[in-house]
Amino acid sequence: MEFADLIARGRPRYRTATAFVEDVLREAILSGALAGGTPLRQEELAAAFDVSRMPVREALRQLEAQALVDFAPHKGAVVTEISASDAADHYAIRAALEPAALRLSLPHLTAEDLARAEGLLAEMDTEPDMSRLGDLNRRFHLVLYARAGRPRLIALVEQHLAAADRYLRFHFAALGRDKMGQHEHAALLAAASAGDAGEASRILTTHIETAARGIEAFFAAR
Amino acid sequence: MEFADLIARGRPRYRTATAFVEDVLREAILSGALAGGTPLRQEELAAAFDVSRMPVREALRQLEAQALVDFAPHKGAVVTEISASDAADHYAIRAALEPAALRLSLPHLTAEDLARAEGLLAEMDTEPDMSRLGDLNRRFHLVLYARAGRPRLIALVEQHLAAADRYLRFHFAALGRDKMGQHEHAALLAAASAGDAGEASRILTTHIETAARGIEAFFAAR
DNA sequence: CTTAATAAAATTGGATCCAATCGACAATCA
DNA sequence: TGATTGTCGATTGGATCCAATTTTATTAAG
Repeated sequence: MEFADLIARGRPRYRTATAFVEDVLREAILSGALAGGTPLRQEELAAAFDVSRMPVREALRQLEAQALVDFAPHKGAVVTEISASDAADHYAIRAALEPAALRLSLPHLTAEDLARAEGLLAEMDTEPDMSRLGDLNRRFHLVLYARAGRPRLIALVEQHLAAADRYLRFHFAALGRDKMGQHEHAALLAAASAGDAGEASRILTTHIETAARGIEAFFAAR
Repeated sequence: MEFADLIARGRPRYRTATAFVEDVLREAILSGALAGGTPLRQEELAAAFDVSRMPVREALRQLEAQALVDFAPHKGAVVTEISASDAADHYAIRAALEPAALRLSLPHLTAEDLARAEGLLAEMDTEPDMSRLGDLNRRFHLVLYARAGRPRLIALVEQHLAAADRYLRFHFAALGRDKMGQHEHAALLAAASAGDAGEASRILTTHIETAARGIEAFFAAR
């Protein structure tokens, strides 16, 4: 368990132990530190987090509802497996939700929003660490959607953007670092700045479908 | 608490008490038996379900992840409020997800699927009970999406269809019983039977947006 | 009479303990 | 030899108990 060091450090920031355990576990799963199929023994986790089994159980329940772990009665929790079809599932959801969020948000984007998005794009060009790159990518997308004024929709998008991060490494391997959609990101930002919702939405759809196809190709190859 | 009678009856069907509590609470919230804003005291629920507080807590955690209750540390759980903006949020998600699911599913629909959908439509014409009507409506929609081959997408659609049921009574009040989209349902089914994905998707989008506007109008009026 | 401080009650968060269930391995029988 | 059954260990599900926090009631001061 190599995330043991993360544990002691972040501890006092949280109000409740359950929230602490939940956040660390989610991050570990989404980043790939906990691979798909890993069984999550309650007692083991409780010892690692230095809490009792109860906050672990509640955290696992919430992660189950977020489709990050599979629960079987009296069998326990297992990190959900990643697969080509699971990736296709997540990307189909993204392809449906994100253009909708963008269309709602775009008319209300401010100059500061666009500047922030541009800044994030620039950071992405020089960021070597993949996990941080995934974070920057998420934030870039979310900045563009944030003005949609639909908190549930945004929360869903955020959740599936994070889930897509589990496949980022495959995306990398399939398409290579520089091909990772920076052109599309720039074009998307340009269309958004011009206020062209139709064009922006088209680019975004293509962007997501391209990523999905890259991951599919990777799985097909191996 | 008028769902106390539901409790003892369904008890032995469930493998775990947590699943039992979770399902009954979700049904109660979605059907409106538990109104928005209702505080959910753990001990009270535990007594009503005749279990300890722990399965109640785990169930509430999962309902929180499903956005059916709001949790505040040391304050407890409250049934999430319904509102015009919340309805708009849910319907924006539906409008994004369901046409996508339909397009994926439509080419794989079988004659039996379409017959089942038609049967559900016929049942809806004569069903007086609103809660059953909501159930029939959900099943009609889901039959059309079920062949999409994207379990996560379908699960999301199912969740938000159920959430929309919380607003069904408003939809009723605003548009009246017969105007509740049976024309659109029939047209949707016809387009699906003809294999016309574009037309079916257009009708579905209109259908959802019409419902959303009806609910919005209801909230605006009162 | 209002407001601030404080003490008591109610409620949730967390820990420990016990019971129920599942998996593996061994023993028995066909 | 193979299948079935039974027992034991491991692990989770559930109950009870204690601690921490919030809220409410009370009291005192302005």
